[in-house]
Amino acid sequence: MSGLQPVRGTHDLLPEDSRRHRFVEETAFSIAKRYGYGEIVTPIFEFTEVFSRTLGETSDVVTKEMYTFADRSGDSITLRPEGTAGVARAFISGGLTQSLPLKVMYRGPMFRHERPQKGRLRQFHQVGCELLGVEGPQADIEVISMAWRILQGLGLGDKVQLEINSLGDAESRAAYRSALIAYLEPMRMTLSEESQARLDKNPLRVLDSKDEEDKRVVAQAPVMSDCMTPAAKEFFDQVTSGLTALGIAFVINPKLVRGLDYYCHTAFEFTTTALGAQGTVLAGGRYDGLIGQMGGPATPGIGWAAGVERLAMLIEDLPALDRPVSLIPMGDSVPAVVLADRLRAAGFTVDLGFSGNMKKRMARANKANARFAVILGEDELARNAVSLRDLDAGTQEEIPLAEVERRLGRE
RNA sequence: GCGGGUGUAGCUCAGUCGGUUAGAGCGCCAGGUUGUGGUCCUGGAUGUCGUCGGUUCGAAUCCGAUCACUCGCCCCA
Repeated sequence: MSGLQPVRGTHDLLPEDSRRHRFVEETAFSIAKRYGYGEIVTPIFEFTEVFSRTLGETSDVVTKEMYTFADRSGDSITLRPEGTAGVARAFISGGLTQSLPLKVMYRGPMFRHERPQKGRLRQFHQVGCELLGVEGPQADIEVISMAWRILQGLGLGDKVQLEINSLGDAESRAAYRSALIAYLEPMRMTLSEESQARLDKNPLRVLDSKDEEDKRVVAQAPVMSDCMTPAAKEFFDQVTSGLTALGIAFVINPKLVRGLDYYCHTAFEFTTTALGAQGTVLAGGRYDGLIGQMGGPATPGIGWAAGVERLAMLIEDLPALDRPVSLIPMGDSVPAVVLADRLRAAGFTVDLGFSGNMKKRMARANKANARFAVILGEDELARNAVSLRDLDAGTQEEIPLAEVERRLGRE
């Protein structure tokens, strides 16, 4: 409500932050390109039902986290809380069903009305990928290994851990669900309040409760693998042995689950301990039921999404900025403007301040981390020359004006 | 949405029992050097003490509300 403040949970990305975000996104995209993924850009808002139908009317995201409003024509519009639903909608409505397998990457802002915390904002950014139309476990392996390569490319290889689990196929899932309910129901009263609610709404969620008493109860609970069909087991084995063959370390976490019904088989998360409770940095899974559920032709799919803010916070060393050439005009500024233009056209990064005496401009050059300063003094210009100062070495010499590019390029 | 913590200069923070002119370091600006930075020396400027209200002779300090941030829960990237 109040005046000149950003809306709660939103943030400006100043150039320094923006550079970190850019690095995350560009690293992800350039690596994904090698796997054959192209970018898809879907709208930042959709009709509300795109999300309510895919995420389920009862999920937390839908019931309490969506930014939903009526537009001027009265349609219910929602700012996207995640990326998959929009891609799936585009797949169906855009006639992409003819071009399988489809490999796409996306990036951009997502919106959830939650209590902000470090690494959790109301407007946040994700990069993600979706691979549609591949039934076999090779797809799972490719998508996970691509995520791993991207995290390595970001220099986070030893800061994250891969956890993986199988949710089985529909048959396994149904069997497991009833086994779990059969186990938990008699102990209902010993569970925490939250878990009692989960037991009704989403029994699998009881598994990853953080309540100590719940953990004790859950420790003895049946596990998914007991209920998996041979086919589902085989699928998971192929995924894990593929990862092993690629040398990707992982931990099987039988308590790793997904809330929504269309998820099946592989579920995975890359986590870190460096971000407190917001430890999940990249998460994904297989969703063979989604496209069909949305009204499209039954199409298998798998994908993941990564939180750009969370990744950006983990990165220590950004690639260095180009070191500029600083131009320092003494009297008339026009020769410097002309030389700056010439150098920029030739591809150099040029720093040219708008005011200040020489001392100030030298200090500015130093702060900009310039390697060279080109001093355009009246005396030198009269001779058609400039002074070239090497700011690292502290040496300086006079060179012909026409040779500036050549001298700078040579270093 | 629920529970805890914090809010003082651009940044990191100090500020005693409520007491008169609110401090430090870093950064910033100026000078030492009329055309020479990074080191050094000297000087300078910072501020609705988050906001609104209350208690009091007097509030950065105590109380209430509110906003923001932060930690945890729920959930998730």
